[in-house]
Parts: sequence; structure tokens; C-alpha cells
Amino acid sequence: MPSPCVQFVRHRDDSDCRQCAMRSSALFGDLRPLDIEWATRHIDNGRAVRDSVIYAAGETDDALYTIRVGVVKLIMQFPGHESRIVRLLGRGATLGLERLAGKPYTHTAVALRTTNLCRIPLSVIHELHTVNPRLLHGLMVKWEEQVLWADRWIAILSTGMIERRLCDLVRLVVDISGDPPDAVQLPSNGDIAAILGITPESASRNMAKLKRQGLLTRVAPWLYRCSPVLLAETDAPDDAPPAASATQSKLSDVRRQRKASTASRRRDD
Amino acid sequence: MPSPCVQFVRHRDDSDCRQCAMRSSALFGDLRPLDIEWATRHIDNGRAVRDSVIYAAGETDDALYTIRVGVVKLIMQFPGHESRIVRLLGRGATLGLERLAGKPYTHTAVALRTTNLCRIPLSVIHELHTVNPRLLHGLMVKWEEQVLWADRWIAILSTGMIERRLCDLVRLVVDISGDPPDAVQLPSNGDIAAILGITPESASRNMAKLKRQGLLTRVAPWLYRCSPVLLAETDAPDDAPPAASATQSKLSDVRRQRKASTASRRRDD
DNA sequence: CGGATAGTTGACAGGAGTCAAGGTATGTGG
DNA sequence: CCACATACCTTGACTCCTGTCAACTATCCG
Repeated sequence: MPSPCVQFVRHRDDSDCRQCAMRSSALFGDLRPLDIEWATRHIDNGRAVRDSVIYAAGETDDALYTIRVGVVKLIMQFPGHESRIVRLLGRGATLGLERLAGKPYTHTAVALRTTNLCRIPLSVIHELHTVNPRLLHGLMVKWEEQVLWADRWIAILSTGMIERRLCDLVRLVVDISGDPPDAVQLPSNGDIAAILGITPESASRNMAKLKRQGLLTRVAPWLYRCSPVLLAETDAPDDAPPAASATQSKLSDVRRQRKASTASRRRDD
Repeated sequence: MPSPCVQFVRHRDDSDCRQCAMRSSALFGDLRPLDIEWATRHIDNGRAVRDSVIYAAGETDDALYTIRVGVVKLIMQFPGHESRIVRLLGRGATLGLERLAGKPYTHTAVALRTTNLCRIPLSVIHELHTVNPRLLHGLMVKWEEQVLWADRWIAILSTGMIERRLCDLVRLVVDISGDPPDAVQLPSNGDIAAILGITPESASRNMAKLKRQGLLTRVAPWLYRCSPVLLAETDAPDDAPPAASATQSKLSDVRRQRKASTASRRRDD
């Protein structure tokens, strides 16, 4: 398996990259055109076809990546546990920031579809930072993005009934992929399962349920048309504002926090 | 509700703080003693009793925090969803990094027990960074920590049977709190529920199950003695290496990745 | 055309949510 | 110091969601 997965070539078309760096990379937002121009000469452009591995967990290549267009999944595997997809990244997102902390890649990054990305050597980041410390802000923004996506994954995609989580996943994919609502490219059932932490069978069954409800229509394998209802639905099921009668959705509630401080302090170390 | 939750006082005991900054804060690891000494003069020390709010989501106070001793929970609340605890932070951890990206606090941070923490104004970070850009590395390390904890939360605490997740949670608490194994202070059932994304009833039932198995013994309300078996158990149930017969633990498997690259490329945009 | 992989579906069992009834503990007021 | 009120935890009964196992179909590729 020679794995001719990802191939990178030095940039030729400067204007193209410059445009990319400015609009999608908040990373370089604070830099001067001169610095950006310098950087682009050291940034390679790459194409990763579906299922190709951009980098694998544990590797220590000295580079990070930004996505120009496409979708990438980050797979995490802990020793005694099933592996899970912990993030889906789309246009403008940054992969491999952990290399800046000196850690090996913590995930395996795989393209969900043909993806166009830029490979930025760590040395370029360090050089830019030396020249212009304002790069710090861009880096902070990128890290914060990662954490926020991770937290969304926990609070939205890993909590509650599978059907609702699936709906949220579809919305998320539409969001980050930029696919038109009538031709959304959803992950395979296996991937959906790894994203939601469920079995492929449950994924299949719940996809079928959405299809029966007319919220989703398969127009081709992997290609779906989603109803506006599905896309809008932030939450409000248009009924049951008070004393909800939802079939199953209690779980815990961590409101009632602020009030605590004054009273209650029975036992403590 | 005047909320006399957290009170901060300027440091008096320099040596104490310096020691703290060096051992627990990789943040300042790369700085010169002189810079650290300067920084400590602008860092306040605070005490948060159990259930007190360190900061609330949406606030924009210009400071971040590091924990000297104690445990803090980060609560996240998305509009139409139940709130979940997305992280538990212990000694040496950093809270509120998102302020460095210019974002309001994304979580509500609440002390799980009496907690001792340092309040670092953003201006101190910026000043230090100007003086010594090597601070960048410390910041990268802190961000990477946040992401790694978040990913663990997804892959370990939000996947699979509740009983196993509970065991992992106990191990995690022991880990970050530093409690002795025979006197571990576990979160309330409500908090356990918000951590694992389950109901308090399920939390209670599964805690009872662990107690029945002798893995956990309550020595006082909220205080437990955990058996060495529970603490060791990385995963291997000492049986079933091949064709496992576990009662329920299939889920999906995202192995078989590497091989993909060469073959398979049926449809793509 | 045929083999392989992935998706679909049914039957079944058990896990986990829901509802509701006590029980226990902390805190207040007499 | 005791009685009451308020939380929270605990438990049981019940439902149904979801994992498991297995058979079958659809797709893709050689």
C-alpha cells in the first residue's frame, strides 16, 4: 500500500493563495501584505481525495494545514475504546495545531471528500510570529475554534435522542461544507455512527426515519436533499413551550447555578 | 443574592506564587525569573467555595485563571439543549483562555469544592508576550490541554455503556483532583448526569451498581473509597481478546482507514 | 458477471429514560 | 434541641430506545 494519498505542490498562483489566506484564514488576518506574500512562498497547496489520510495520530511532521475547500474528519482512538470521530472541519479550518505545542498529531485526519488544503510548515508560523507577534491573535482564534467545535460535539451531538442528534449533525454538515440544501453530501452510515457514538444500524434506522418524515430525500447515494424544515429547526418543535410533553428528553439540568453561592455549603474538604 | 462567591487578594507571599507558577503553570515555563517575578505582582490569588461561580458564560471580564488546588467544572448551555458539563479542571489547569481570542467566556465556571486559584489579567499575558515571545509556547500547551480534555470527554465519557463511563469518570476525578484513592470526592448525582449526558436516576442506579460490586464504598456523603481494581482497569477485562463476547459494546469502528487511499474512489464531487 | 463491502431490515433483549413514591440529609425556626 | 421544609438521592414499575445478531439487498469494482 504505497498510499499516494495527498500530494502537495508549491504555489504558483500567488493571487489565488493570497485571497485564500485573507478570507478564510483569520490566522493571518493581522499580518501585513508583505509578510503574507512572504509566507505564501513557503506554503504548499495540496489535494486529498476521499478517504485519504492527511496525517495520522502519533506522526510528528512539522506542518499544520488549513482547508481551502472540502471536509475533513478527525478520528481519535484511545487504547481500550472504540474510535470516534471528534470533529468535522470545513473551509477555513485549521488542522494540526497541536504540533505548535510540540505534541505529535493527536488525531488521524481523513478527507471526507476531495479536499483542497494548504500545508504550512511550523517554521513559517514561528518566523511570522518573530517578525510580527500579532500573529498571536490569529492563533488564539484558531485554537478557540477547535475548542468550541469540540464542546458543541459534546453538548449537541453526544447528548439526547439519536434522531435529534442526527438532525443536528445534518445541519452541522450543511453548515461547514457549504453544500446547497438540495444536494448535501452526508457521511456514510459508518461515519455517522462514529460521529454520534452509536451503531451503524441505529444510524441507518434513524436516517430511514428522517426519510419517511420527508425531512431528508436521497437523490443519489450519499447525496441528500434536506427539507427547509430540517434546516430551520433550531429547536422549538412549535409546540410544548410549557410543561413539555416530549416523548423522551429529560436528562439533567444544570441551571440553578448562580443562586448557590449564598446558601448551601454543608460539607467541604 | 449578593453572591459573595469569589474573592481575590493581591499576592503577599511571593515565594509561594513563584513556586506555583513554575510547577503548575507550564504557561510561564519559558520565562525568565525576572519576568515571572514581575508578573506575580499583578496576579491576584482567590478562593472559591463550593458551588460559587468563577465566571459566567457571556461575561467579558479581562482575565483568565489558573487552578492552584481544587476542581472546577465548565458548564455549557446551548439555546435549545440541556446544559452539559464539558470539562473538569484540576490543579495547574487554565480557565478562560477564550478571552485571549477576544471571545466572551464560553462556559460558566463553577467550583466543585473549595478551590484556590490565580487571576491573571489579560494585560499581563499581553505584556509578557511582548517582552518575551517565548510565552507563545506556554499558551500553545495550555490550549492543547483544553482540546485534549475535550476530546477525551467525547471519546471516553460520552461513548458506550454508562457503567463503564462512570468508572472512567471516577478515574478521571481521581486523576485531576489528586484525592487519595480511599477518600475521593465525587460529583453529585446531578453533576455526574450532566457530565455523562444521562439522567440523575441512571447516575444513581449505576453508582449503586458499582457499590454492590465493591468497586466503590461510600465513607461519607460525597466521599468514596475506590478499590484498586477500579483504578487500575485501563480496559482489559482479562478475558475476550478475540471475538469478544461482551454483553454490549459493539458500536462502530473507524479502523480500516489507511488502506482506503489506494483503492476506492467511487463517487466524489 | 460475480465478489466484496456497505446499507437495510427484522427479531429480540436489555439498557436507559420516565414517572412516581419514599427515604435521607441539610437548614430553618420555634 | 427538636420539628418541619426543602432538596437531593434511591428505588420500583413501566416503556421504548438502542445495541446485538442475522439475513438480505444494493452498490461498486474488477
